[in-house]
Amino acid sequence: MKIYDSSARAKVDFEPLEPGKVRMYVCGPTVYDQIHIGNARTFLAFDVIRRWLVASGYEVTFVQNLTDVDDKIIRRAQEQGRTAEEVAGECSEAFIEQMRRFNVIDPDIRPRATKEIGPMIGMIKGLVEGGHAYAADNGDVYFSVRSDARYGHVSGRDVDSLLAGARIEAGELKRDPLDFALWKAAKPGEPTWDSPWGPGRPGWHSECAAMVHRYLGTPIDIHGGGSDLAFPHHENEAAQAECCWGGDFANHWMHTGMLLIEGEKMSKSLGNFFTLKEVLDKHSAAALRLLMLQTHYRSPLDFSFERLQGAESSLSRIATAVENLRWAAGHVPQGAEPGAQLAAGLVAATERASAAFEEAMNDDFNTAEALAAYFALVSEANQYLERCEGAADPEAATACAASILGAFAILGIELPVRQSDLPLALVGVAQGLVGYGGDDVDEAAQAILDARAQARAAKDWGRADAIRDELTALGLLIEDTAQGTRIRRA
RNA sequence: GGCGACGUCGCCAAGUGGUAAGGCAGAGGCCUGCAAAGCCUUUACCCCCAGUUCGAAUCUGGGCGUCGCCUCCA
Repeated sequence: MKIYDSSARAKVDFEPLEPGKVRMYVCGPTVYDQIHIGNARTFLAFDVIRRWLVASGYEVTFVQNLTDVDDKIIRRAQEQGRTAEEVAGECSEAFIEQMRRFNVIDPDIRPRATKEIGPMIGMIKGLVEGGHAYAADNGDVYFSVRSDARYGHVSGRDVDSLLAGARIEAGELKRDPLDFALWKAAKPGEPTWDSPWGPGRPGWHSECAAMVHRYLGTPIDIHGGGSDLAFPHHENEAAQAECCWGGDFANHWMHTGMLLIEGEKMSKSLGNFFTLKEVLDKHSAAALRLLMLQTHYRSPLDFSFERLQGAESSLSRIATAVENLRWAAGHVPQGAEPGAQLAAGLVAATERASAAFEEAMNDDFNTAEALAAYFALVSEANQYLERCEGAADPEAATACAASILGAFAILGIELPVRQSDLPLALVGVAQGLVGYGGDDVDEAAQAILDARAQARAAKDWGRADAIRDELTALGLLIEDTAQGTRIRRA
């Protein structure tokens, strides 16, 4: 398996530090609002990466934090006249709910920054004692970037070139413009915790470093996040961890491309965002996942509702193919002899798709190419159903359908395969339509189909269509296929 | 200004040396009583220029354009 290590700026062979086990950490959201679909894109990418690692036989420990203390939360709370704790708690629950709706698997451990203050203080203390950090007169504690010879290796920057953009904000007491806050002295109205430097709260970069160390131990195999976190967040996390505990912080860094709206980065500060909730209120999680996974995770992804609609169409096509395969497998006409050569072709196509899928996923999680392999299989399956003239090989068709479902399941995409069971209301319709007297749904369906078949045989198209219209009103379709007529959910 | 990425069919997008996957949309046709589902056909000199090479979308140089990071951001 190859992965792209954004710190090494190259695809590398992935070997876990401990054979068979993968420890990964992905920076979670700052909980001050609903997350937007840009955030969701990153979490989706790592969800799929995790699923593939698991499918490949690795034992994965996945940790994702919740940043529940931060300037933005405090500001939002003040705006709404509530406590920061209330805002963070509510947004945390909303985040978890939306991620589950998006079919993202819960992390194994989801630490909250506010519950990890002790370990953070411990780490900062270690840095101060080691000469990598210093307390200012106002109670702030800063990390001394110049004390870290490796600073810059995560994001590929050179310390001197960073100077141009660095500055000291009013009220900060840094010795060097490059330094960053590990601990922020308390200001009025803010949540605070006691520390050796007085009351205050941790800086963002310190939270993740401490949580990674506590729950996974350093170095970890994979540290992930959006590409906008590479600098300064990840750089600063790594600097602290490496100066505090020595060695590497993360063996590999992985960064996702940004989600764009009309060519521009979606972000709350630009105001051009859609929340995950509002998108999932209108579209399926499967469609949004498909849309996103049709672009490689490292590339920028241009989002639009037109594309999302297109993804819905794609899903429907694939789901229909699965339904058709299953239907054909279960409805081979009496005495029909499935063509062995055609069936062998379908089996071979299924194996080809499966192998291509695996190869693409192993090449830095190339979901776009992996999906293409299965779109190709759908096309071959449809051709098979066309050519087998009603006599499908049940085994080959079933295996093909299972392979398609399985591949999409690995990507966390639940295909909208319509249920084959028919609604009870069919009995009532049969009573009204053909005077059916029993109470069995399948019998009722058969009675309706028989009546329609009679009407069609008599070329009474009006009656045949009236019967179909009755079922359409129930959300059912009558379709005439090579294997016969069927009723299914629309 | 510094660093990085990208520019492939109407839209999206894979493909990093051997004459261009796939999805969506459009057009025509087939099947069908009509539908539905599906099948077939159909549109790419891979931003421009120059170079390396037997051969480049893929490598090198230049140009034009777009985006990201450098400040909170997934």
